[in-house]
Amino acid sequence: MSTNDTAGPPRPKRADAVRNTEAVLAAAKAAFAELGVDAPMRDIAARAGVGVGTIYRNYPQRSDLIIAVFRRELDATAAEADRLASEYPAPEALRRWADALGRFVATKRGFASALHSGDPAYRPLPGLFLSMLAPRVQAILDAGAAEGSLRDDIRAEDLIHALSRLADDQPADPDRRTGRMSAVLLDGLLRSPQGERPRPDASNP
Amino acid sequence: MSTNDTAGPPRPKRADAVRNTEAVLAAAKAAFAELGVDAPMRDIAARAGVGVGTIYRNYPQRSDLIIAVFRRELDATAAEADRLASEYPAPEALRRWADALGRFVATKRGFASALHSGDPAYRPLPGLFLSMLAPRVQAILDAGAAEGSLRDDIRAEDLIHALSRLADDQPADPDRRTGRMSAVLLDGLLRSPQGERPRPDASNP
DNA sequence: AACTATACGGAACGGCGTTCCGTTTGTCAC
DNA sequence: GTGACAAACGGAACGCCGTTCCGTATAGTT
Repeated sequence: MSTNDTAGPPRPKRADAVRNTEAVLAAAKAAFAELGVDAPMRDIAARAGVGVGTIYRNYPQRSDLIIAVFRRELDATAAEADRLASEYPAPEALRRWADALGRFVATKRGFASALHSGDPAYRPLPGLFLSMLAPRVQAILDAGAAEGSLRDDIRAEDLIHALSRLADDQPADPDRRTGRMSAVLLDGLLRSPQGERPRPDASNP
Repeated sequence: MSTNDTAGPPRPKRADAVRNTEAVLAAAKAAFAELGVDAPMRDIAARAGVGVGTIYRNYPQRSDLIIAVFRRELDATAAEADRLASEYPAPEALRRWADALGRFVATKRGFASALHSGDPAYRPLPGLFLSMLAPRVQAILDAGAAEGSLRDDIRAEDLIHALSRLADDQPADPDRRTGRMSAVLLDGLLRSPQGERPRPDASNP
């Protein structure tokens, strides 16, 4: 190895640029954890010992920075879906995965709000989020539908949307109440063993 | 009637002040409908033909303005809970009320986001929202629990929180998908007629 | 050592919420 | 009608923010 071990034509990146990119990433991670994903750019820049211009050069969109910070954990959450799907029957796999998603969202203050905000600064987020998670979750849903343990009229995208909304709760959440509501939602997805969901009454004027 | 037909000591309000208060309310209603509850103050002021200072004098907190605009409809939604509770068995009453809440939230762009944002500008909102709705919904839940048709371990506050989160969806929502997820959540609240919720499997390593 | 593409920092711009105060105006006493 | 005063007004001003832009500094090369 001498000059360039990945691509051919373009110049290798400057050493200071690489250092700064890493510093920004670390600073953003800290700022996001402390202040949420809408932490002020100037704050992140100061933590990284860098001007704001430097952040924007490496991460032209705010969402690029968010994605860079969380990609690793997002990948893990996605992989978890596959792992659970192979180890548990669909309903239990889904329950456990919902827990994992809940933990992810709950520790990323403001992430879910950004996800659902519609704010143009966060536009690419929902698409990426769903594209990483939905296929794996859909597989669980399909398996459950095939064996009759889960209803078959709910799409993974909508379920993930709903779960991430329910999980995005304010600070400490002492009683794990958000987890409870996610569990209730998942109960609503179950089919009883007889193959029909319970509907004790059906008044309909 | 001559000087003052409501209270004794203080001066009656000036006529222009009354006019302006009404104009601001109407302008805010229009702006909220068009731009969401975070519509710029200057925009609202301009619509009302008024300076921003005038808005802040009548509504010192942004949340005061929001409450003033939506109070009537919020009252109606709360009253609807009582009406439905007296007309339908608990599960159906709950379903119908969730629909009503969904319609309320869906037509108030940004209202639910504000409700759950944690932003200090909206701090009083959640308390008021819950204090108006929770008691009536709790009555339905209690009735359902008493007759065994609903599970008894979910509090109205948490349910309302969850429903308002699920209902807050982006623009047109062509397929009524948010309504679907709310329905799934409510299904999860049901107890089957035998008095036990279905739990087809219970793997637990 | 000189050169140049690359990257840097932070001033500058526009938009926002909110505050503040000099000015206007409704109301009442006369 | 006229004057005076409290009430209310409007919008400039302040501080915070995201984002852009460009003169300056420098890593890497020759």
